[in-house]
Amino acid sequence: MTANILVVEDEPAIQELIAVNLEHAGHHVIRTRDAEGALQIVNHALPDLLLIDWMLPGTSGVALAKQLRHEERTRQIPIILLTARSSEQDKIQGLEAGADDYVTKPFSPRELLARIKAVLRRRAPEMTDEPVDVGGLRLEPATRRVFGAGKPLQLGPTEFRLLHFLMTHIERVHSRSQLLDQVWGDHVFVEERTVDVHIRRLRKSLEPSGHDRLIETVRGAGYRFARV
Amino acid sequence: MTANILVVEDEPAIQELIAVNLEHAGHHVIRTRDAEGALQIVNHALPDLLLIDWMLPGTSGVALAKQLRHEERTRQIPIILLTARSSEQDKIQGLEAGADDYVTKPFSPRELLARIKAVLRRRAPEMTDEPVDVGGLRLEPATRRVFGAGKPLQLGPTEFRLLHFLMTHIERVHSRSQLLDQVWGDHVFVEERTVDVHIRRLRKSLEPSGHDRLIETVRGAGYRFARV
DNA sequence: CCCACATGTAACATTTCTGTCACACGACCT
DNA sequence: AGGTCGTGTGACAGAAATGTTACATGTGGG
Repeated sequence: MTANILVVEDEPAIQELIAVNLEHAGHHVIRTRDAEGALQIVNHALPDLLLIDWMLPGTSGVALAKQLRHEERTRQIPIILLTARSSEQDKIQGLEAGADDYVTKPFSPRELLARIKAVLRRRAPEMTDEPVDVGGLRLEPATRRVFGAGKPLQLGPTEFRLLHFLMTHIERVHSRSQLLDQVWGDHVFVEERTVDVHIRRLRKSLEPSGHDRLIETVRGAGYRFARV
Repeated sequence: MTANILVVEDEPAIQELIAVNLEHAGHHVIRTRDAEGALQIVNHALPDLLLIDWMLPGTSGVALAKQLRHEERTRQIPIILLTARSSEQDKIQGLEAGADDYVTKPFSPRELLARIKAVLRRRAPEMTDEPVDVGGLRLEPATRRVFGAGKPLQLGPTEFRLLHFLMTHIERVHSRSQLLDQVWGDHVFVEERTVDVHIRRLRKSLEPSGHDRLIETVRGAGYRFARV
């Protein structure tokens, strides 16, 4: 469960602490130090969750939360407030402002991550677990198994994701770049040739059942999974 | 999705109203009027969900919730709090007490049922008190015992819950995060690596009968209980 | 208060996976 | 044929995931 999280925090040390922890948990972190920056970023691309410090230079975190709740585009983005004070009054104001949760500083990274997880779960629909059958190959996300001609095949994690993507996008040719985005993720920085190597490994893994030829090379374009 | 629901409510009229609605929806309702009664019932048989009124004679609903969260046996039972007040303050205390959700009186039956459904959905199905037999292993929730090849095995509490969950969800791969949610509970803040250690302990406990190999590691994904 | 047990973490060991290279091979063009 | 480009292939070192052990803490019972 990875997400794009916008951290609005003016104190560099705390911002860094948070970012490190969130990224360690696999989240993608975008940072800004005040409400203005937050609004600008949000207008550009909606994050999955906002982590807002209560005290900000200029517009306060609570005010920012309220404002985001008022606009249609941003109304549904979960918000977690960070507050240094533990006053009940603040908590009330925070929840009234529309925050989904709040975390009191000092907080443990674990606690922060747990809250984020809980908040995200409330809005995240489950990803598709449906098995895929193509050309005699069967891939089951739930059990994380692949069968070729009835026999189980052994794939590594990346091979599995790659095959899953290809099998759910039959016939179409995917460039290395597209595959990197879809299988590795938007933000990763790896050589395009890496895709070749994994295609090679995947083919090798599919070889025992003879299904390796289902993955076709389209010279100058990329790779494709054939129907038959 | 039907469940055993313990309703802790001192006002007879409201208790009746709730019970009628829940039963109409197919749930089995157990009733009590105070915290003491609730604890007694819980000690006898664990319900699938607790519906607790905020205001109770004697021990308050919040205190009861906290107490249940504190004990190993009852930690994972979902709790929904009923409150007559709409104060945000209550909301906060309720969430801090470990409630999964809360409903403000007066509430519509539809709303109550919706919340119950939502809370129950987070919990995996099939975790009943029925004995489970898989691959020569037998687990009896009622007696809290496990037999491997006919001989009794000795497991710790967490090992038992973990094995129970795995045995009732054969073949499927569970991420560490999912296992934490299902075996430890939603609200617990522990490291994911803790799962590994308990898997290790569980395997060791199953070793005497050779059933330790039934628990498979799926690299990059999590763990699974094999069929055979 | 002491003891046995259970639990969560840290630390270290081991295995597996990944990304890159360097080079081989084959396709395509002139 | 020769040359160029794109892809296949095998090797390898670093990174990541998991196994394993040890330890500190907490808890409940004698």
